[in-house]
Amino acid sequence: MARRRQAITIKHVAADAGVSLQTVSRVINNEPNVRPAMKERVQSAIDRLGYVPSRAAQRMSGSRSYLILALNDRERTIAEWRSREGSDWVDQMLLGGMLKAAEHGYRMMIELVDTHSDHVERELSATLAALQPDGIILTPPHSDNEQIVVLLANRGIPFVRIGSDNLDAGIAISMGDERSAYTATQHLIEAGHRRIGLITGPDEYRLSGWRRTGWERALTEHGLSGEGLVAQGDFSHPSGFVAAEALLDTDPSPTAILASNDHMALGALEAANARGMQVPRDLSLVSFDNTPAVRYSQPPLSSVDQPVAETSAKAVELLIEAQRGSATPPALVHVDGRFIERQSVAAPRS
Amino acid sequence: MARRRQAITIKHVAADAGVSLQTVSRVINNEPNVRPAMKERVQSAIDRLGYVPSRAAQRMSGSRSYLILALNDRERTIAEWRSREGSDWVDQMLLGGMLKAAEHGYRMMIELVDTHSDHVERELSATLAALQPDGIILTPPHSDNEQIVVLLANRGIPFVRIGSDNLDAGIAISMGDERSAYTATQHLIEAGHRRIGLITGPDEYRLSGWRRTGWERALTEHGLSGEGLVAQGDFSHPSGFVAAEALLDTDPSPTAILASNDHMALGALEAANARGMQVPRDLSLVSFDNTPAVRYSQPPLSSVDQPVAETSAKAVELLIEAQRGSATPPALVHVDGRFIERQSVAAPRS
DNA sequence: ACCGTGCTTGGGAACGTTCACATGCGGGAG
DNA sequence: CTCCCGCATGTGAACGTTCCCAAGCACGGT
Repeated sequence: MARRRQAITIKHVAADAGVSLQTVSRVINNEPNVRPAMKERVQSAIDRLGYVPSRAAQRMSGSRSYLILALNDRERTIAEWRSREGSDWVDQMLLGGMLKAAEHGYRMMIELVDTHSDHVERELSATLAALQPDGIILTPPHSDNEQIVVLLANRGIPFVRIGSDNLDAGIAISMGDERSAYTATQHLIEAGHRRIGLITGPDEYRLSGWRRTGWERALTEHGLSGEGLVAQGDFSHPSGFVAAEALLDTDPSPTAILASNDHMALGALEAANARGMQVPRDLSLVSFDNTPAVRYSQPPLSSVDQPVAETSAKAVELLIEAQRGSATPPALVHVDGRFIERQSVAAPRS
Repeated sequence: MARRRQAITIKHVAADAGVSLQTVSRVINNEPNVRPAMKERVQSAIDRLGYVPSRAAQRMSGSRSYLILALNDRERTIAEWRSREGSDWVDQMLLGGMLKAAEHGYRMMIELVDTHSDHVERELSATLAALQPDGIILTPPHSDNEQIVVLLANRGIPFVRIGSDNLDAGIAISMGDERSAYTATQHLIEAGHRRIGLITGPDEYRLSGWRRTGWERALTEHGLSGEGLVAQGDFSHPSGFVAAEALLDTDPSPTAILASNDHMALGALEAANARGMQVPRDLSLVSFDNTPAVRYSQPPLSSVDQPVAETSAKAVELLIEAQRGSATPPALVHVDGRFIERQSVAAPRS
């Protein structure tokens, strides 16, 4: 049954077109200095035979691998998957990245990496050696992991740091977290809130810091204080529940809460409901990510939509561009979140 | 800056350990007939140098690629991503598959394929030629696409058909759709419903048929009829809205609806709310997939949880096993959904 | 003592592609 | 008319690994 027929190689094409291997190679790679007539002859042979170059062989002989690797945090990704809360971030990364990569004949693959582990370097080195990707996309919290960044820089592998503003090496794409948090907080202030709590994420995520800074700036500019109104979670639903309880136990308690992501906001919503409070009547709630679930919660939550798919597509594009030129100068690209207003904000009860 | 240092190859290891390339290769691949002392010597050289074999080179020399490809329907996957409704199915596939693959040194990658297109064959052939995966996972509706199946069988590439019961070729994993639909429908009947509508999926998905059959069987066994109570959607939220409107416009209208997936169920929920009906008071609702969003909808929906991650892990495992033996005998594996009861079912109003 | 057998190790070719270099050809400058 | 240069094409080596086969060795049976 398994007829395992021989694959079509560049040799067959060369023979069919009556030219040398090298010429076929030139046509495949769209190199200059091939006469149009010749190019057409070879191309028609390629089409006729249905030839497609083997990525493995191309990579072997010193060319590209046409592979872009997206490094995601293992622990968090698995936790999100396992919790069945949905991994909108990963979805959108894949969507944007895969489609853009495909446009250029590249492919994108997710790789899970332990940030915490002290052998990140060994783990990543092994992956690089095995797969030899043409480019790497770093997602938080990897984007600012010094070990990873230094390793990639030393190896000369182009990489993009999503959610970073660091210009030391590689290309950084900042997602405007500080500004978005400012906007969201301002929205709450404009609704009349004076005591606005914050459920922040883990410190290792720089975006936690930025979002906090944005929240603080908005408060300060309006002469308000956030002292004692910060609780920390780990981006998970349960941690949001616990953090919200802590905030609601303060006296006087906040009339609004900004959560650093939707999972925690939904946990906070649950905590509020558990003590008989209604959102937004008794508590206003705003968060980040614009996850599918917050459209269906009761009430639907206002949330900051991060253009993850677009960012990921941009990252892939930059990496592919980096293949052409020799050096990849550090650069910073800005992208902005968008506040989506739903029904989780109301004026505080007087 | 980009010091692009030479990678460590098998040659360096061989030199370091003072043995031939072949011996190192044997150790890497854990082949028999290597003396323990020798094996240890080589292994320590490998560890010392941090050597990891290049997948590209391995693949080149006729060995494995250590790559498993999961074929997803392009149109539907993109539609789901774009709609921002979440792609729980893809998430769970990746989770189960990637982790299991990683256990064995394999990697899993998603590839989007157009089922409808008349050049599926060419498209898939190109992918196979470029990537030379060791195994393929077919997801609906590809699982029963004759063109794809025949192509893979001819090429002798092991493949698993998720959501299929076809024994012609490859390994099929059936997810017990008929039985799950039967259970869900029975649940509605036991709650007192007599007129139970069905929002079915596209015909090209065999699971649409199975779910419908299960629904019919439950009705028939209880002396009920589903005539005129079927509306078809395309698995999207809006299509569920439209289908529900059609069902609710019948007279007498159904008091309960079984939707073939959660997205459509949420659309139906919206349609019910739009005409002032409350779920479950005025309409009971049950669906498939147990997506994150249905936990947060008002009310939370009862839904059939499909063990997608486990199935995907199983598929990867079977494919890796298939590498060992020469022939892959067709086989059928069964997996079962689990009905998760929430608050979307009540007795019909009399 | 002789021979075959099975285990362990090594040597060279092969995989499919690109790289570096060589060759042939035509055309413009001197 | 000659020389040199650039374009178009070809040739052989190289990439890193495994496959195929041979060689060496120890062991047991005759």
